[in-house]
Amino acid sequence: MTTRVDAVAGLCKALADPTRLRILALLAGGEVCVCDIHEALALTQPKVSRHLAYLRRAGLVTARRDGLWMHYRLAPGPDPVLEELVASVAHALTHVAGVRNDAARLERRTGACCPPPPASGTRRCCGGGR
Amino acid sequence: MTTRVDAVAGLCKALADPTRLRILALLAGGEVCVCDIHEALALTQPKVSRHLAYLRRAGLVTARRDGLWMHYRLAPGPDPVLEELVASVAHALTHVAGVRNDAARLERRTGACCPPPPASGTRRCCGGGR
DNA sequence: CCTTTATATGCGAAGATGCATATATGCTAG
DNA sequence: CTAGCATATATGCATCTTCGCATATAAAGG
Repeated sequence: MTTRVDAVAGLCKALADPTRLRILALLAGGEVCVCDIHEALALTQPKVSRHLAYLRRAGLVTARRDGLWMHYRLAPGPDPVLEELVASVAHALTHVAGVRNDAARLERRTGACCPPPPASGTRRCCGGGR
Repeated sequence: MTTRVDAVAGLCKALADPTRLRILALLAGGEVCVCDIHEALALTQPKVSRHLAYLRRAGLVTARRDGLWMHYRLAPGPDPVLEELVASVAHALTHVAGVRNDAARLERRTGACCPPPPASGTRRCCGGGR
């Protein structure tokens, strides 16, 4: 209940960038390493790294080092309200064509280890919707 | 399905400001005129006007002129995905103490014409939560 | 120790945006 | 017609963000 308006605004700010949203959508499927993000999104490595650093500072993701690779995953929300919000955004992104392509490219690389099957089209997710 | 990542990012950007979030939360209760927003949020009028203009440009709200007063309300989403997202944010804001105070001040001014009764505290909204 | 691969960061420039002023427009009243 | 108020818009300043390039750190292996 100590959620503050500024916190919500700050979260939105962190989400207010296409690159970060695409990264977030990828991470919603589970832990992913930087190189895979870099490849799946077809972005330069420094760009990806930079946005990951931003998300880390914002407390949205956490990093885990595994030898050469750095794996990122969504951080457990410090605040249920904010966590719920992130989940909503992540869900909304599953409806975005570009993001699905990203996910598909990731699966092709990692061998579809983490994300659930696509189930072409007929996702009955957001209830009645509209 | 033509939702684009940029559109989502743009929406987040529009929401990435405490003032706009507070306005949004107020408008979630129904149509409100500028002067009431200005009073309820205890903000200078130009500031409110500017942010309303921002929200209008972003397509989040629509304006209706009624003599002297300008009434703003949430715009029907051009995109169900984005609309759902806005609803999620608006809902999250109901958990924020400061926003509740804003709403209370608005009710005191308008005589609680639009928003539903407060039902002190025990809103069973987001399921289990936490 | 040196090389390779992966990741992170400094730096400078360009662009966008927020805020707070000040100015213009439209309406109402006397 | 003029005065006064409320709303909306334009300007200036400061800040922030992003991006590309190059470079620095970290780890693994020969």
